[in-house]
Amino acid sequence: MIKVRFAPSPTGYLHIGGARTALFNYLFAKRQGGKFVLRIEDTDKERSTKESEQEILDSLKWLGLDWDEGPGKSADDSMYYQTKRLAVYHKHAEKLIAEGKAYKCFCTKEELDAERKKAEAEKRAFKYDSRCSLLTPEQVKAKEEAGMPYTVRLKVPKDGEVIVEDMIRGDVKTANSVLDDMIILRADGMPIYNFVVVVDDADMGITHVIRGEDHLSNTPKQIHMYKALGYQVPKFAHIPLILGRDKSKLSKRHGETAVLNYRKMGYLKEAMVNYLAFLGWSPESGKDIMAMEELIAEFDLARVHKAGAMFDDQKLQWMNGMYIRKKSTDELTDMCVPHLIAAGYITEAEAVSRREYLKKVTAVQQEKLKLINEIAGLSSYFFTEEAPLTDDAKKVWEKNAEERVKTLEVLLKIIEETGTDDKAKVEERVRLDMEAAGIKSKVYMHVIRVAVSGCTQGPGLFDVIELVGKERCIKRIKSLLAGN
RNA sequence: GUCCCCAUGGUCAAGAGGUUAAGACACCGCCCUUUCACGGCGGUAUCGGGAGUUCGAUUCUCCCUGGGGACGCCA
Repeated sequence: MIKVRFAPSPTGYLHIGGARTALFNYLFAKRQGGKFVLRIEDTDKERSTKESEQEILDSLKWLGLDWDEGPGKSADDSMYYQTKRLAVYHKHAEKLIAEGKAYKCFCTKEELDAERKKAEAEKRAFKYDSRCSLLTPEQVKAKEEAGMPYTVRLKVPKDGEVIVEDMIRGDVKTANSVLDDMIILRADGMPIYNFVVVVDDADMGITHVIRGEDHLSNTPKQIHMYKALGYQVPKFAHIPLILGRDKSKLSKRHGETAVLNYRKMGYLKEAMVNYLAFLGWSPESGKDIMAMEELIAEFDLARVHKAGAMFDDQKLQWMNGMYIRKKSTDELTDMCVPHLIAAGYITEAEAVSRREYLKKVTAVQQEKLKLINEIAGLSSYFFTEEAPLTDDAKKVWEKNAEERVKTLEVLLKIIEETGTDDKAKVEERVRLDMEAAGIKSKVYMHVIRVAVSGCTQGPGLFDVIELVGKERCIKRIKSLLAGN
């Protein structure tokens, strides 16, 4: 049984890169009929928070990346929180010490920091010299009895090499001589990532470790860990990093990286998933718009790229527009309403009482939207009494100085007589009467649009007239005529 | 600095020794159209450099260059 996991540390929100890693794990698991596990790596007690954890869970749920095992999936969650498994790690550490595969190190943080600094100044790589592994049992005992704090380090071979067999990168060889004896237990007894990740992955029966390329250089150490513990080494797949505009690892300084904020900005989860899947992977079919089900059906680690991929929100926006167009009017209205409320155009109560009207507005704007939150800006004149002319609209108004008064007079008469509810009828009369008045369509269409909406662009003109309504149309036309 | 990874248009990318080097986004035209958007058609633009291997390299090897990542008692 294939089993993969996503193992975030709850020290912040779920960012784009993490979401993409989770997605690849999810797609691989589903494609292979395996299981997707969520594990919370909270051994950094300084920075871990419950709020971060909740945000990560919410983010994954929003994207539809539900886990088969993990928090909330069984009566006993303790397996999926590392701080709840401390006893397990200690037992493993003790066993390693007893077997002579690990040892207690009494070097202090200060000593090591000083050495690291010195090495840096001398422009050479710092590597712990394993001196505490040379301590005799008596010396260790004496130091312990003296109450000296210690960390526990894993003994790593000094010669030979480790090979990471990576499903994406092939065999990656590392000389053991560049590795040092890594700390597995801190002085306060808390275990270190490189240790717990191995213990947990082994205990959970993780078969494939799919993670960002930034972990590739940790992998040789982890392989030594697996071997020391007597575990089978899983398969690894290191996926390329997501890059910012300057080609460095995507981070806050490149802009918004919190997944949940993309929802706030008006992105659809379908677009997010689709776009993220295409960062570092492409389907053999060559399709570009793919729903989750299709992604699962086609996902293949062998087709994952090696090079990092730049995050480009232009394409994401295009995709978002495509998915917005696929939404039903009801669903889209649900998504637009909060933005209209936030803009102050409607109240919570009106969101319900004026539902039909809101659906009509949404329907006529559907094909224009790239982001949900654009709904307010594009629809302002449907919710305000006045519709002052934009700069572009003023130009149109001025450009048609000859015909504008006549146009509006004809329009006013039509609306006063037929109202605005029957848009087909309004359109028919506008065409007939304008022609009779000798005004060309290029002219009256633009003038009318500017008059009733204040804008030069928007939905179909007769849709706009219908939704603005008789009363406001007349008011806006008269006000323009008066100002002229 | 040391180790590791990577290298096709502006971006995402297809490509597996012989191709007119796909496609998508973006951009520019044209068409459709009352505007915008959608859609359609067309266009601009890519194999980092140098050695090999080969009849033939974008594709294989090496070097260089460039970019990135990792070097914590963070994860």
